[in-house]
Amino acid sequence: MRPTTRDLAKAAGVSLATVDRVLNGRAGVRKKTVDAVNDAIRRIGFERNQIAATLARQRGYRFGFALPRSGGEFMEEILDRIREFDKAGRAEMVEARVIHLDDQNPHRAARTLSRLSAEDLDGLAIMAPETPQIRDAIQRMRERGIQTVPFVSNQQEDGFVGIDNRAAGATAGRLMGRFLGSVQGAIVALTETTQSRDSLERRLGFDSVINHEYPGLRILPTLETHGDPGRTELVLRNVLAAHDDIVGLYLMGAEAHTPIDIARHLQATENRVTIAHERTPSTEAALRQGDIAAVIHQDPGHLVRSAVRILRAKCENRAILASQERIRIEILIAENL
Amino acid sequence: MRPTTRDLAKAAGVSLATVDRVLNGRAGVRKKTVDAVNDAIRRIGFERNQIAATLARQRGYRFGFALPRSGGEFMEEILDRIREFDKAGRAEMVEARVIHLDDQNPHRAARTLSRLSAEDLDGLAIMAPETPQIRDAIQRMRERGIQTVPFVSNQQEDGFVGIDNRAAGATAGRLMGRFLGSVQGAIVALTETTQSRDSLERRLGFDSVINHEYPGLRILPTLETHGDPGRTELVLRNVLAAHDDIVGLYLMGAEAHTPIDIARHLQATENRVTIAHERTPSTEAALRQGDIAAVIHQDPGHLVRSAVRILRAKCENRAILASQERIRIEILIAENL
DNA sequence: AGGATTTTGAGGTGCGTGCCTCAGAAATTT
DNA sequence: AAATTTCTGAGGCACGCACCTCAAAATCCT
Repeated sequence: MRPTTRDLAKAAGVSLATVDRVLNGRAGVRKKTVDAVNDAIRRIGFERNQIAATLARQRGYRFGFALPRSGGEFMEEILDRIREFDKAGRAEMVEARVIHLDDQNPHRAARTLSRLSAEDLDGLAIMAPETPQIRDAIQRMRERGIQTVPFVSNQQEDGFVGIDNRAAGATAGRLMGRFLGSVQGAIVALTETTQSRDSLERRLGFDSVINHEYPGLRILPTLETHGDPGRTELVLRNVLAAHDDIVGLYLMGAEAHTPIDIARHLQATENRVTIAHERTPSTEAALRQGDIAAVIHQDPGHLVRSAVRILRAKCENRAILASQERIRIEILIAENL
Repeated sequence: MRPTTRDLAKAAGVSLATVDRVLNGRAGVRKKTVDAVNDAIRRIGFERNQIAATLARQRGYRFGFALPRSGGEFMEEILDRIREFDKAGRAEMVEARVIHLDDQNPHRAARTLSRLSAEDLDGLAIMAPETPQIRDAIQRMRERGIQTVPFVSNQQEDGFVGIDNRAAGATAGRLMGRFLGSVQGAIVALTETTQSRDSLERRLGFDSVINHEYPGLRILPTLETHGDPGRTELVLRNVLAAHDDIVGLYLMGAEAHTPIDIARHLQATENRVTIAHERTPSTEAALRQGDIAAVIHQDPGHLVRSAVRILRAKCENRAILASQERIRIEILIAENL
């Protein structure tokens, strides 16, 4: 039988009340006594029964995902997974909800965050740009006792939930190189905005592989769509007209829907190797039809569950299983969808 | 607040005792009453609080993994994940242990299974060949009230935990074709034994892609190693001597360690495309060194956790999140390790 | 209708922990 | 030494459910 708090109290030579005070970090216990309890914990191998603990706490866990209001297909996938998790989690007394942040106005986003209280939230996974206001708001949330973890969009902290975008870019680069084989020519790189750290890092990784290992390939300057179909069509038309040796397309942004549609319409993918990011209905269909060769993906379900596990571990002051929380850079082709 | 059994009793117009009888499938309740309770469950949206239930049950969950005693590096990975899970699961009152099966003697394996009692096991994930004895033993286990799920090695049931090996073979085939580009020639396919369903299916998938879409490539008859280094070296030497146009190697078995070592020693991988299965220390090192081009992988941690989730859902008579339980066919290259 | 049988209700206990109160003990200060 | 202040112990209630007992009610059979 596993040792209980009762056993622990006996082993430490203190009462249940004191054990409770130490375990839950309440004030008013002499250091000597705290040490004695911690000693006993190690000695008898006590481990708090989380099942009983959550039941007794009355209140399970309530986690939030702070996400930009506007999102494309990939964001929809994430939202679906959050809802799915919330539904399945109710039996285990964990809830997950979405908190929309204004992605145009960091100031308002920060205010939204600062309104969150520890009363109705135990932890928050945050996808937001790194402005000073937001950084401050997050810091204050922490001080209020809300656990946080950066989500998908890179905040370069450790404990970040998401893929290493540099490695993802390198993966795309390697596939591009191998798929092209001995073919030589130019590669178009397209993204929504070069301002985002994600795009930057992907491009860095992509470049490092292509430039070092495939001297017959050269990557053109990154084109920006700003999420606008008109502009996407314009820049694609221009680049196709300007270069007659384009052999590959690298769609770096998270929202490949529009670029794929337009590229197909312009017949830009024919006889070229196209690689995109994130599995969505659009990229999946394009893979099946052979319009694109591969998709670099991060599993949204895994992202969501991982974020929750990390937040929960923080709440319970536990360690996490690092191996389980490393988000894989997945390579998808038509055959392993 | 979520409805409790008390609310359910009131809504159904019965007592707590009857609610308990219905919820836990105990005998001695009229069909009419059972229906009334189930009706009320749907009406008020009752959902059993699993936290409280497991606590009250006293005994958490005890799951087992029935695995062959002899295993290579990939099996070691799985064992590590099981141990890891067991350690982390204790706080949630779930245990996981390994039950070794004699893989040479199905009769003894069946006996091992038949000795397991529902007293000390709630569910079992089984990796075993499909012999009549074992099939019977599994059937009897089920009748004794132990939940089961086929594990990794294909038992072609639904609810099977593992990848679709035909698709995995097709994935390998597509990568082989794309990586070779316009290169033409012969491909060596190597496995431990062609008797295993896994190998068969992988070969089928591999063939279907290569034969239909890469007419310049031809796949040689599958070579068998029987797990023996000497034999591996022999068949590899022979095939290399017999054909001067070998451009690719497909290592279909789960144990790529020996084949990779020997292929490297024979310089068989140089200027050829090699694809193997399962990430292990060996295949990982070979990827980094460029000896092999890609690894088709299934995540052992995911396999273990998925098996446990499925078994648990069966124990609790719940539905599972299918999306979460589909084991992905992962493609690994040096850049996304 | 009567007895035998099946079905239901009322109530209790316990799981391991969180959280609360209050009195008494121990350490510290005056 | 007395008066504070700081720690500690004993105890109880609660969480939502499983599991148990025993008697009462409903249904069945002859």
